[in-house]
Amino acid sequence: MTRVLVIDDEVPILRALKINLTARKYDVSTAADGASGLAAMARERPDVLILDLGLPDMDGTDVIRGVRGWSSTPIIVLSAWGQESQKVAALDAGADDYVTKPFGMDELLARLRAAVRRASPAPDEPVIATGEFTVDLADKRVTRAGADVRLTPTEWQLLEVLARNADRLVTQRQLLSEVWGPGYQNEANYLRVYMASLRRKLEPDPSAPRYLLTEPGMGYRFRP
Amino acid sequence: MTRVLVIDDEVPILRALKINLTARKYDVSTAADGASGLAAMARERPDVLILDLGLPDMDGTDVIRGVRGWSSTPIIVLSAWGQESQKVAALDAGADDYVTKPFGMDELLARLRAAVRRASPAPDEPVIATGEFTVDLADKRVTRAGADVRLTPTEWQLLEVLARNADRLVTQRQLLSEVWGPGYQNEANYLRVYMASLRRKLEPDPSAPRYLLTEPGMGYRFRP
DNA sequence: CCACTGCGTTAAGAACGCATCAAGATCACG
DNA sequence: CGTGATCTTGATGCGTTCTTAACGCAGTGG
Repeated sequence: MTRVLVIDDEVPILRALKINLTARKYDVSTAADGASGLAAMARERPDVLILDLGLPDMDGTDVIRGVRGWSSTPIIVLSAWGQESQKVAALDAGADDYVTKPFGMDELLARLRAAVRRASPAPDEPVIATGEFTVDLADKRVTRAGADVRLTPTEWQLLEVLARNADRLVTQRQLLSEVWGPGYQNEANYLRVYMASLRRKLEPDPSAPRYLLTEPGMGYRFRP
Repeated sequence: MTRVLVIDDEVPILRALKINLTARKYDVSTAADGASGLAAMARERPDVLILDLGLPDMDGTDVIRGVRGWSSTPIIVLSAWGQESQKVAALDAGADDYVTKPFGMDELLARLRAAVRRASPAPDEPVIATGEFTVDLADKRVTRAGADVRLTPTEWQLLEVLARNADRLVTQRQLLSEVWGPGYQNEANYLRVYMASLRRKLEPDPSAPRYLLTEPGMGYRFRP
């Protein structure tokens, strides 16, 4: 399901968007100001961002630049009628499109479809390499000794979270919540089962892991 | 120098665009109706097309479709104020952007820059070849053993998405969303039916696919 | 020295995903 | 308006993956 993040401080617009987009099978989350919007972008990695330029705490173009610094997620800007220069600045800051308020829902939906369609050739994501194997986030592919390693979906999700946080300690709660969902934070068993499976497929000596490390009592760490 | 083709039947607009764009170092050519516009597209292969929807001889969306049939050149549409449904139709037909008349030249220039920038990441439309068949993205044609393979529209769309992401895992969500639309992301059945059909037409041994691979639980991958 | 806790390992049934087939609905075309 | 192609939808069988529970082991603290 396509995930959309809406950053807007006007409650009626937020509600209207949420209702209409949800009805069209989009997965909608919201933020009411620029700061929490940027945080939500990093946390949720939506497929599209809909951004109102008139935010209380930040200039809209700064939000765009904040996002463009690390992500090429399509951005559709909402702006009040007549603010020509603002729109131009937004587009030049890296926005993909804009819609003038008041806008028709059909138009927004069409632009949304167009933005998602254009973005589909996925942006570049890094390849993380260890002495034993490599993890290609974009291709969703793991290679070891020249050959692809077959991972099950759950195995891959787990490895992906660890790889995206390479060298950082990832807590059990975070892993469980990101791979299985927020309701599974006590099922530490799952982690053991799947870490064992990953080690069996990736570590030279699964019983003495060199790359997928356990931090007792805390969580796990991926050391490339 | 960026080449722009303007298709518009209103002389004042045509003149204004020509002057302004030329001053900005664009290489501008013009056409006054849909038919000669399509001819000019094929002949001159501009980098961007600016298209007025209100042409005397053809419906604007038909012009767009005529172009999209063989080219992914960015299209910016000009339309009169208030013609919501027309804009939506234009965007869905494959237009990249639109500007409402009367428009400010600054705005048009910003959208022009944005369109060119988006397109610049090499819209390479190569011919992708495997040991068994070749896929020509530009001609929308698949050849196997020297002969054209007849694909239905849906089959082609599916193959095209996979081919554009060659070697990359494409998730079911992405495939469903790009081929059938954002509302179909749970209809994984469609994928199975059409992948089976593609394999029947393209794979030497459809039950042991070599090029159209299944990644269980995740999606599909096209390996040229 | 012994219970307790957290981690790794294994195994088995349940649940799920995929391929395939077939038939009804719908569309495009003459 | 009829016909053939294409798309949608449901059902079936099979293999894989997930979930769950049990057990062993090491470290820790009583």
